Amino acid sequence: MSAATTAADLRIGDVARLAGTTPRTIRYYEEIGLLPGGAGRASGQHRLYTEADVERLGEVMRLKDLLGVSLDELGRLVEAEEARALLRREWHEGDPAPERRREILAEALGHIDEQLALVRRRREELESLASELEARRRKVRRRLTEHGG
Amino acid sequence: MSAATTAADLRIGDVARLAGTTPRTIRYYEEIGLLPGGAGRASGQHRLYTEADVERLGEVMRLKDLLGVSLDELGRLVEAEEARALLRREWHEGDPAPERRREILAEALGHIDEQLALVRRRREELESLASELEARRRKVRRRLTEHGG
DNA sequence: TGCTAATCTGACGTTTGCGTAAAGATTGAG
DNA sequence: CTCAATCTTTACGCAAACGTCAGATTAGCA
Repeated sequence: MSAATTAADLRIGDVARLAGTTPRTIRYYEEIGLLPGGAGRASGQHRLYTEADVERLGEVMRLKDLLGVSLDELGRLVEAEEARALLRREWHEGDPAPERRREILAEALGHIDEQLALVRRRREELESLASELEARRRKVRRRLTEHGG
Repeated sequence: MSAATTAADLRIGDVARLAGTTPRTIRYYEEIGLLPGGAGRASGQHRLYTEADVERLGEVMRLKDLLGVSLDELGRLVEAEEARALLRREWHEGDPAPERRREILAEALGHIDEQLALVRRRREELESLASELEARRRKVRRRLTEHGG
């Protein structure tokens, strides 16, 4: 195991650049509990991240942008990620009881469904807005070609 | 002309209720130039609106919500409405020159295209997000039924 | 070991988008 | 004309989401 894709070899500046944001934002998200604060870390130590953290941050930013929710609401929405991370950890350190697995998976499923509902509603609203705009566009174009020719 | 759909018979409270917002918001939008400030009106006089104003406010709020843009950007985006209102006014008070009509219509078309581009991009981003979430949902469900089943 | 760049914590500053309160004016009904 | 409801302007308040600055600390490297 040398080419580690899960190695903790990124620092906050790297993560910020990769995700297209700033260190301050990452610390802020950690502060409000939106991102996990690198469990074992003495005060003053540098924060260390993995590429999985970069992806997670990306997802968070994507959801924030596309759904337009507050960071507070977003916190509850992305608990699905927590569940997945939790699952992987427990899986890694000895096998979890089957009931436990079911529990975690079911929770993740619930959160995913919540996200899906929001995403689908937004998509539909955007679709109807798009068709209304297209109709208006046609009307204007007709008036342009008919009259102004 | 009695059943007027274009009569200026609404006050700020009515507009707010109809559009699902507050008087304060309407005044604020007017203050920052996002909504036109009822042209001829002495300081202290009550603001008067038409149903067209209600619809315009609705559009503004819709775009703000669905596109997630700042009120500043939104201001530039909805100049199309200005153009349409301008056109109707000039049309109403004597006929505008054909060149003038073309000019106004062309401007409106440009703004509509701008809005459409933004709306379509967002819709596509939401579509891909939706399919990613659906894929993840299927994966989780499979693991639930296979193992814990 | 010493240097330099990056990071840490803490705290205050900024912008956006309104909410809210005060004091007086306007409207429309009766 | 009176009165209640609504509106007017002015101004301060506030939460969210970071930006920014300072001073100390840490990490990596020669």
